[in-house]
Amino acid sequence: MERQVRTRYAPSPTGYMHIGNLRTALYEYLIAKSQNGKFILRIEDTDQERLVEGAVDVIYKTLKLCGMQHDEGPDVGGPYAPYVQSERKDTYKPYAEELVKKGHAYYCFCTKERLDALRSDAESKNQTFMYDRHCLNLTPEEIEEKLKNGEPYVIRQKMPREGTTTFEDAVYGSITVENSMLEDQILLKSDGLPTYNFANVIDDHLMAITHVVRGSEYLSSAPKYNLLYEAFGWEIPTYVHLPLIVKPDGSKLSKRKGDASFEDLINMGYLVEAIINYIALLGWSPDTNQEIFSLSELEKAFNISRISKSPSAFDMNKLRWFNAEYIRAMSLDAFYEKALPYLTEAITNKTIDLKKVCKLLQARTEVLTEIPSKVGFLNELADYDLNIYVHKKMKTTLENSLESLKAAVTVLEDITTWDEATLHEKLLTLVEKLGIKNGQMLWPIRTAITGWEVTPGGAIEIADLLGKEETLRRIRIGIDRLEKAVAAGNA
RNA sequence: GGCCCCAUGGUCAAGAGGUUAAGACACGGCCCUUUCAAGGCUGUAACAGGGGUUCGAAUCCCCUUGGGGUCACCA
Repeated sequence: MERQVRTRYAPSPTGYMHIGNLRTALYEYLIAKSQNGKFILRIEDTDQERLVEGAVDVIYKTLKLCGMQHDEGPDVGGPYAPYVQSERKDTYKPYAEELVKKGHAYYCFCTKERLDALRSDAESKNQTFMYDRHCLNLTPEEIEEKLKNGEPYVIRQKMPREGTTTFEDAVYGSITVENSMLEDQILLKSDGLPTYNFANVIDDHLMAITHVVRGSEYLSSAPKYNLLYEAFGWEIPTYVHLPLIVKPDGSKLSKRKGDASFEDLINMGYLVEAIINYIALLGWSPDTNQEIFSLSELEKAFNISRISKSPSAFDMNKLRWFNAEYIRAMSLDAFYEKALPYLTEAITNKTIDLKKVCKLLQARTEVLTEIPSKVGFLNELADYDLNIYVHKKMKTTLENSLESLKAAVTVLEDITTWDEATLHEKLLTLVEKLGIKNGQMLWPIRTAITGWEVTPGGAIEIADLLGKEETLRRIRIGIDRLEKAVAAGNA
């Protein structure tokens, strides 16, 4: 029987979920779910100096929001608990000591100062620094002595000096490096906690992780991990290294440079589903031309073999398109619910039917945050440039706009049932009677009642929204202003 | 700089020896139309360069160039 697929998302709690991280989580989730496997959350907090308050909550919240529920983790428990590395601190040291006994690791008492000196020395000579294995030459007695004296120490992995190490990656294939390039990396820090490089191997093994998924920035350290598995005699997991997500200019996404985090995107008005859909396609492609995927569709379609190797640029423009697609695909009620917070903030005119506004807005909204800028005219009629009335394509001028508005008023005044259907019928009948083009009537009306050159919705929808009284009031203002302008123009 | 990885339009990408080199975003045009959108149709645009291998190369190999990653008691 095949081993059950188990992937783990192992973030360090920095309080910031950047897009690359989120995509890694997504792919781990998809790899597991596409094969009926388990998705595990493990918190890698072995760096005590970088702990951030509340950061773990950000991780829980994001996974939940995205619908990527983990099967095991600190909050939900599981057979391999605990799932927080700082709570597992005692499990690592014995493994490190086992490696020392087997001759794959050794104690190192070098001070930070000595290391720094070595490093800057190498730097000044323009050489690459690599630990000089100073402590490898210590005799067992010396080591015993130092340990007894309580001297601080770390445990280093002893790399082979000759030969090469090869490992297989599910997306990058076979990769070989010279062992002489491998540094004797630290496995156990002087504070007794493991480094990521060590903890990660131990935990992945203990937690029976079958697919180790991570960004390609770990590609060059993978041989070291491989050596560790071999030293322990453990089964090597399937490595799945993911291509980086970069900025349009090709550089790496970073918090420091203010690149948008998942949370930022949400605040910018992007929908969770659209973000997930978009990043799923950054580095992976389905074997069909389908572009719109729900999470559960992704779970079915995802396949490791279709992950690409080259880095992909995060394109806001395309995300925007996905977002617009998701917005348009929503039911009116669903859109209303999403839009409501933006609407209530932007529309102070309480007589406006927000549901109707949504109907106009839905196809015209790409991101939620742009809603307020589209509806201001509903609150009040601002002063506007009369030249808006003059529209070549609509064949309107100040004069015929004035005519149309005057004619419209007489018709509108008589309407008792103020709704779109009635407005449509009466106004178009009037157009026919006057023998003019639709635009010559409707453009001036829309202009008069909005004062804007561009609005969501046309004359009829907006008149309906504003109500009879306000519509007539605004039209009369238009008539008044146009009369003065025309008179002045003729004088 | 050493080592590793990558290379198809501006961007995401399909392609795994023989294709008119898909599709999507963006951009342009046309249609629809009471503005703007949405929708429909349509156009511009790519195999980084050079050598091989082969009857035949975007696909395989090598070199060059370009880009990226990594070289911590960080993950």
